[in-house]
Amino acid sequence: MIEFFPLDIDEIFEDNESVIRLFGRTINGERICVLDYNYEPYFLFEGNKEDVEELMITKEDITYFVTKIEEVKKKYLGEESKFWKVYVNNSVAIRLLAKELKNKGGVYEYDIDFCKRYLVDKEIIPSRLYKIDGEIVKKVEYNVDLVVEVKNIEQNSESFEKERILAFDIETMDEVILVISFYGDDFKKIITWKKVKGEGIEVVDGEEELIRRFVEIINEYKPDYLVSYNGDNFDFPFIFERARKYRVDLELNVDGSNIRLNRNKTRLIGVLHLDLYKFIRKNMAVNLQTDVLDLGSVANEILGRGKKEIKFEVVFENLDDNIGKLCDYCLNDSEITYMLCKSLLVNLEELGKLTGLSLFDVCRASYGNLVENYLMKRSREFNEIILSKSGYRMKREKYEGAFVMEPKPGFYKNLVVFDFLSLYPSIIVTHNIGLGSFGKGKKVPGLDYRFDNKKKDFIPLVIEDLINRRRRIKEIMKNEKNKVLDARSYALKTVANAMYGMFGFIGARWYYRECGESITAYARDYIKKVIEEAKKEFEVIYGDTDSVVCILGNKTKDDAFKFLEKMNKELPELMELELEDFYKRGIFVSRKDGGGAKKRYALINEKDEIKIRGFEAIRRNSSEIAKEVQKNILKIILEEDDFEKALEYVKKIIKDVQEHKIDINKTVIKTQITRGLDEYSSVGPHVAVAKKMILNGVEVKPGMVIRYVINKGKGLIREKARLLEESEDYDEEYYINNQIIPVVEGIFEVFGVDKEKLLKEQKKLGDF
DNA sequence: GCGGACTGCTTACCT
DNA sequence: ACAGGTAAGCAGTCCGCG
Repeated sequence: MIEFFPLDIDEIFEDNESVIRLFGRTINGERICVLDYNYEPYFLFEGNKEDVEELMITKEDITYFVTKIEEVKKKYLGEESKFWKVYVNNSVAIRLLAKELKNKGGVYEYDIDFCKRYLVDKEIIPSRLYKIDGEIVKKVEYNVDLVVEVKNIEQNSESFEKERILAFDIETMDEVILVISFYGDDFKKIITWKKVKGEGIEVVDGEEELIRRFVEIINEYKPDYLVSYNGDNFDFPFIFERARKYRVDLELNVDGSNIRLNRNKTRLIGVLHLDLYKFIRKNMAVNLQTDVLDLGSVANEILGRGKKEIKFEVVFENLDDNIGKLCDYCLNDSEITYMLCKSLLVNLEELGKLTGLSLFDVCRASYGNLVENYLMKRSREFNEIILSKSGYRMKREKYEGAFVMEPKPGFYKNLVVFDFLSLYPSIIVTHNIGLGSFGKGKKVPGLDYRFDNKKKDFIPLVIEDLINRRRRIKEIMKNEKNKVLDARSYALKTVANAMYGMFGFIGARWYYRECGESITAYARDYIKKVIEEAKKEFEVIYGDTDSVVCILGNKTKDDAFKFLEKMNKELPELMELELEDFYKRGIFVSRKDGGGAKKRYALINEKDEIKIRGFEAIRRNSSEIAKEVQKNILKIILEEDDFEKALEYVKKIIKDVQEHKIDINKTVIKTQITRGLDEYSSVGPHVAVAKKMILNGVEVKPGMVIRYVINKGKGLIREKARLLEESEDYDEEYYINNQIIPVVEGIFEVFGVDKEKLLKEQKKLGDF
């Protein structure tokens, strides 16, 4: 008997049969590969047995056929009935044979990745401990300590903790790799082929040798996790390209084979390549302050420490003298990546344990992947059929979303904000919104849909479980903070919150527009009711989706708590309104075209913390100078309640802009390119600049942020837009009239300083 | 051919 | 490729004027 932690899984074919391989580490720290020859591929069929029995296809000399048929009872959307479990000779046969049966009855569970299928059926969660019985076999080509042919696999509960981590980074110039560095547990390494003296720097003969060493070091170190920052799209494709030039084999797979380059992910068999940039971008970014996701900014925010910066132009100009600096820089990047991994690992692990995905997949999983995998995993215990993906062929239908109350513009004092705790998940559970309960039962407010609340449906039950688990964790954490529990709570929240979006996402297995539509209908109903009730006590200023902003007026804080208590008594058990905070002051502004502006306000609480929403001050595509001015006037107004001081401040800044005293860096406007440049039907300034960059031989890809300055000149704005590096001076009129005035006028308007008054001020200053 | 009013595209935000 | 709701800047277009 062996105890081991499976970390990675794949499938190989031996004699045309599917074999599952699990890679991981034993409890004693040995690297292990577990082979399972006994797992049989299958799909489900509802129809005549005769239609299945003789099923067979031959394609390119390979025959695909049925090996066995069993009758099973399964639930389809909560209704139990009989299905044929059709076993086939290998995993490729699943789709091929299922397709043949499509017009003869119902086919199910034919589009599930074979490895995922295995993990679900065997109830294996990567990184947990398992006991196995089996025979040790020899596989010389495998870079592992032992290979076992498994007979029986059984769950234990412990989690993998002694992971071996190795982070790496490369530095390149003119399409050549100069330096590679590694940082691991008590391990540091810098390799370069440039002549350099320095402690711990290994100098090799050339780039080819550098790549060979890269492979050797990883294979010697035997990491469980090989960590990069954007390795999928930069480091690995680069290394791959250079290795091809020298015909160097990248034998990094644990089974001795070469790694294959995939278009957008690099997978090493048996070693988990964790691309932290992917994880940050797809998962963590929404919770970060920074909107730039480069290693430095992210490390700064998450680790509280920045990274070393160097001037590449200077280094590259005189490489021989500066190669030492580049080596240092490279190692520092690996170190930061390693530290980042240490810090994020608990989140990756908790998401992995919850959803059953390997950390390789967790790193790259969208919210949709996470929630869907979680449902696939849970479907087994409910004996529910895993629905198939079909949505991509359907047309997406939009439906009505949240309610947003138009605010009354003004400057207010003594505010209180209430909001619902996990509104959408709690609605799903309370009103049993699922695919199996749809049809008859209680009517959805404002819609002609009904959901039966008698028998709890699969998805509501699963979410209820998520909510309850999270509540218990929060309860425990009231007494003591705990990193693991915190990450678990994050994972539970992330999956629960993504469930609503999944109902409306056409590509999801459990896509069901009516469910999404009903959730938002209930949400509108609830928030409107709270607003109505609140109006009886306070003046309600604003509301968005699940929150309500009120003026306390002549009421006390105690009254606010009493109102909260009263509401929670009336609300269904799982639904809960919370008192988010009290605010000393707050400002709500008008829209440019009249009426109150939704999703744009600023509040200050009693700890003097300012909360700005929607304003240019927090938008990327405004210039720093405009953002700074807006932030500062909001600060003066909210903290000191002194709009005249704010006005004086703006006048001073406008004067500075007029006199070109502003640092040109603060006039940069950053706008993202979101598609191929010829796909734009409207050419804005950022697109015009990007087009010029292409002409200069710079590669522009979707996702890239263009940084430009508006220069003096004639014509359209895009004709005056230039890259920062190509700008000598800014157009003061543009920055005053199009950047500064627009972001402050709405705020001053609240204090009765109208646009004309502001423009007059500006003219006077212009004359000056 | 020109300028103002309006429309639609685009980005980046809010919940 | 989880959802819908929203503000605002700029380009593009339409229309009247003469």
